[in-house]
Amino acid sequence: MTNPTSRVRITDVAQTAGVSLSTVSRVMNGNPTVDPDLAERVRAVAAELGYSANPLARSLVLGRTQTIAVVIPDLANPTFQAILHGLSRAAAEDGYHVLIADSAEQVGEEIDLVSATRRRTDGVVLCAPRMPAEQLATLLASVAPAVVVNRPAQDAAPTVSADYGSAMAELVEHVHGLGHRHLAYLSGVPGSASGAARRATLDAACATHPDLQITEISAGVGFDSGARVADEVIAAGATAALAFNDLVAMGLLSALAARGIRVPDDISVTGFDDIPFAAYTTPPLTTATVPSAQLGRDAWAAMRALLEGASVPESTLLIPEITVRESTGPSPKSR
Amino acid sequence: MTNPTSRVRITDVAQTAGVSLSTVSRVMNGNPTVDPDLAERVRAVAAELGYSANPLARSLVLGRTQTIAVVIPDLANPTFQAILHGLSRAAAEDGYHVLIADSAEQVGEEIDLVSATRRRTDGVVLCAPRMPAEQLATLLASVAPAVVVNRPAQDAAPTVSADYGSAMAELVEHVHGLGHRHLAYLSGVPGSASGAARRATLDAACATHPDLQITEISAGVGFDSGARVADEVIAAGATAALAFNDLVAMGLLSALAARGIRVPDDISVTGFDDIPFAAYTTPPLTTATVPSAQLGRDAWAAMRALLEGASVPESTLLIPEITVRESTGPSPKSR
DNA sequence: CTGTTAGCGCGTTCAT
DNA sequence: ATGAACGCGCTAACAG
Repeated sequence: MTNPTSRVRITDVAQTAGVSLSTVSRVMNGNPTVDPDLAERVRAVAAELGYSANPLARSLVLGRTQTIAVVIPDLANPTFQAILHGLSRAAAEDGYHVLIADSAEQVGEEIDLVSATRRRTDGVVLCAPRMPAEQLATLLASVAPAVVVNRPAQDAAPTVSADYGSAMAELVEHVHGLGHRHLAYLSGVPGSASGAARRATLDAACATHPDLQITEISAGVGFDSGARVADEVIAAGATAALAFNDLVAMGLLSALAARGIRVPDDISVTGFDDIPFAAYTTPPLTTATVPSAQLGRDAWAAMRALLEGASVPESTLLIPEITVRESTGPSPKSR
Repeated sequence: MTNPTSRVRITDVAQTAGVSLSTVSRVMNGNPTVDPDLAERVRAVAAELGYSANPLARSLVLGRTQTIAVVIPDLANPTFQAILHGLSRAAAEDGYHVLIADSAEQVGEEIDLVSATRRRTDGVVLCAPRMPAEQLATLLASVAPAVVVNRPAQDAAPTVSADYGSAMAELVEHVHGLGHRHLAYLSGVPGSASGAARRATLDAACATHPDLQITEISAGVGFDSGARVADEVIAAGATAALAFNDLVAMGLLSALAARGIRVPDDISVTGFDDIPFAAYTTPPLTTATVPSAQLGRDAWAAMRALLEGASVPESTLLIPEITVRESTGPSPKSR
């Protein structure tokens, strides 16, 4: 019946109401320069016919779609899921729709993807941790308005980030305070912005604590990579392992358990992000609590300001706190 | 420079190429009735100017947007995340975009949400486990083409589902085979389609196995609900608990551990869905492996058939297999 | 084979 | 306060 393909148009309303289509348009858009009685009649007809303006035609003439694009590298990653979740709900509350684009970690095709989605939307929120900085800068200029999540954008766009460096520093202080002097750092994928922040923090920590030794082990960002490097971690002789994120930590935890190595008695393990499952590992994971959903909401707030506001919003930086659970304990060597 | 708001239009290309705009249109759309040399010249100009057709204008005239809407109840739920993930990538491979709408479990507003998103897209994939069946039927008629996930739709739309009933039956057989005779079923939210399937299976199992007793405990769909009913599960005296999904099982596992109750020695626990974390709980969770990403891919395949194909696609039913891990073991009473 | 014309459905001047 | 006419950018039917 009310098939969306054969929907009632503004002219139908105009005809059955006996007015011109511009009057209907005015009424539907709340233009006050319409006789109240007439307006009421038009509204009645519109309601009866179940009319509402075609968003596509509206978008074309108004130049805005009430939709934004969100580009993320991997929809299977809990952190990006949380960002998307927070963003999506916040945007919906303001009457905006969300077009989602999963770049599938294809850094090379990210630019085209962003440009393509941008053309069907009013702006784009970009999570592209591994895109080279120069490419990012030129891309941002061409797709403005844009908001960048979790990486610097040197004024090319407002930024919404969590401070991965400071949280990493707290994690290091935490295990250092527990007597650990030899740490293993399970790095993520090369080239990521938050990875660089962690790395810088680690270097700074070594400078601050001359007694600290850090062995970097190249891992990845998923369960498997954490499990895969377990033997390397053991061989390194570190008493604490700092994983790139919670997934890597969980993989490591699992592999250590399989080898009969006790956590935290034999080795301490930390994660990063505090995904919902981090509290349910064995032992529960000590990690940095990154407020990802809030990051999403903030990203929307910035985008909204760009879209509807006059001024460019401030970039925001959320400071994650660390959540100490049971995967970290005193160093076995200090006892 | 190449700002998306001041983009090059088809008329620009036509002018600088010295041809009419319809020729440009033909070339861009691969219409073969154009002189090859002319076509080449137009392509060159288009490339030089960085032209590509405005998708909005195209959508308006063609009546299709190359975009579909996906409506899900909760973007924070791993199962829906997996469906969205599979669907999104599959659609992208076919050049389609995905508009995502999180209904935030607001069953009442689902209808308007679906209708609204449908108008900006070519079709909608609907995950609405709790919408009343009559509402669903009329809604589907009004928003066709539509594909429904994980619930029957009585020919109002093609359906893509996992067989929650058969998987639940296997789970019951599994624990029954382990000697369990008194089970606790932690039901999810009332009114869900897959919940009804589980419930029906349980009734059937009781008929098949007269020695089987099942206590239904009203829980929910998240961690907290599993933890919340732990005492109820214990008080019921069941030797095995079948949780509505993995999240509920994980919450239960956690609460049982806190009470010093051993799994599976004192009580066996099963989940449902086999989310990525189910393999990392303590003990690893016995569960029904629902291929959610595949469900998403199938949903796209059905939608694509609806959009581009001539015939209405068959509804599909995936049969989940159960994955036995370590959260289930022999009944303590049978030893 | 190419150009001219007419819409797609709507918002918005510009007259009245 | 209202209606007629124009244009958003593009595709398609119609001439030539």
